[in-house]
Amino acid sequence: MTLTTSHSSSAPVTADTVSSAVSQAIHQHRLAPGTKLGEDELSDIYGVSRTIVRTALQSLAHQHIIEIKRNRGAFVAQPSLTEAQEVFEVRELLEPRTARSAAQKATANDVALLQDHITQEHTAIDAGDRGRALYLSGKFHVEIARIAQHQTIADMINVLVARSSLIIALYWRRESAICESQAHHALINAIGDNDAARAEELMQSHLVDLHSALNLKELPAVEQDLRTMLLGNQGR
Amino acid sequence: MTLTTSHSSSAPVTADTVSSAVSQAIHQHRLAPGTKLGEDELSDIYGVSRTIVRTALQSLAHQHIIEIKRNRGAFVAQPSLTEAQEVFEVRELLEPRTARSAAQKATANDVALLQDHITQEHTAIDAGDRGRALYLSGKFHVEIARIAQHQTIADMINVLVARSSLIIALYWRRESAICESQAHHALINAIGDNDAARAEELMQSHLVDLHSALNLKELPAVEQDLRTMLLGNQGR
DNA sequence: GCGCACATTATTGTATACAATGCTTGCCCA
DNA sequence: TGGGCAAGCATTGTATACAATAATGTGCGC
Repeated sequence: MTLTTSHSSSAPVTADTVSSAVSQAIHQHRLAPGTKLGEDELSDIYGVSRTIVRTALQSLAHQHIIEIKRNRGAFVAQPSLTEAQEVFEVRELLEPRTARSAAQKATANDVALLQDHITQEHTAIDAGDRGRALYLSGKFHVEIARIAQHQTIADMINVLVARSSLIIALYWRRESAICESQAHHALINAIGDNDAARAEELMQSHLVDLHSALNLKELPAVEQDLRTMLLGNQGR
Repeated sequence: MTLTTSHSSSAPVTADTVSSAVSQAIHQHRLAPGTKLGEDELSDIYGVSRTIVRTALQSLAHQHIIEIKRNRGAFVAQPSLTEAQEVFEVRELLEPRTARSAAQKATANDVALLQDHITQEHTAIDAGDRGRALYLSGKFHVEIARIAQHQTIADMINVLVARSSLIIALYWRRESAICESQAHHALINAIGDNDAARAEELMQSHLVDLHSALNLKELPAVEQDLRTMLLGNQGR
């Protein structure tokens, strides 16, 4: 729920600084869907004028991570059921082929980077930092697109992953366990072996798994609002 | 090359107004890749402050339609060879399936709308308004995504189509004829018949056709710059 | 005449002031 | 007591003023 200023360094605070800080906070579930992002509040936190903050917010709105309601302000997005379905459908269209391509192009160095990624993920889990683990597991997918050397898809997946994080915040089923790192591990192996077909298939089933771990049957908007109101940004 | 203010109506000019006006001008090849978009210039044209113009430009930059160089200004984007390849690869991943879905869901009314689209396209061609014809043929693809009732994909295709327009401006081969409307006509028929498999296949080959009508072998950035400089926005 | 340094100018980046909108609160009246 | 209306307040939208940067032009020295 807090927006840490994190690194103190003397680098000038740009719109991108603010934008990625907020994005990361949302991604890590430190900001719940529906939370109001006041402009004055943000400019205080980051020590810049509202001009910069507004630029950052517009950028996030373009990624569907927040929603800007005219004369009302910016709020962390609350993806609808339909939108949630759509996001995963698009991911299922883009990512398997991308994983295939990554498997074809991956170098030993790339694989090492992915391994490192998983390691960090485990570290975060052990430290009980569930938010950071979620963030890293998302970045894993972006990293694969980078290995596939496809900037356009990488950008798209970056956004889709962030949106997925919001979807998970809203629709994740309590019952379903987090068996993610297994799937990621299998993917690394396939990519390391340059086994394109297997990588594609694994990514496909991984996404289907994720998709089915969501409760996308109902949970109307009203109830969402009520819940966030009652639990005050940190429930769930 | 000119940015017409078009409709005079008394509606207030918002960032979206400016954004879509510029977007449409680019889409119609009235603004060539590389053209500088000065902030003062635009605020004069549309009678709003630079604040609004900047918001509009940021929006266009997010869509990769223009490029904002820090302290230098905004320029109509010049997609690289790699980017051009990537854009069409993504379209080939997204659009065939979307066409399939559209064929499954299309109503008689939808088909009529598509027909109307084609008619307008022909009218534009007959009137010699090549720019408008290009614009309409792009919107045709967006319309199919709308029929498929997939907002997320529709948004993506909208952007990809605009980027494609820039790619066409830079890489279109003089030799290749414009046999587009035939492909679109065939697609309408498949969709009207609710023939999902055929629609998917037709869209696939249509995109491959488009892709192969581009000269994506070479044509280095330097030459592009020089050319636009020397020919002043209307060559090619 | 050529090239480099410096002054000038034009344009973008940022902050702030003001306007407009919507929300809240408290009052009035039924 | 409860609903509705109005005034005040908080917040966002827009315009403008100022600062910083890059582009341009000028003059000097070689």
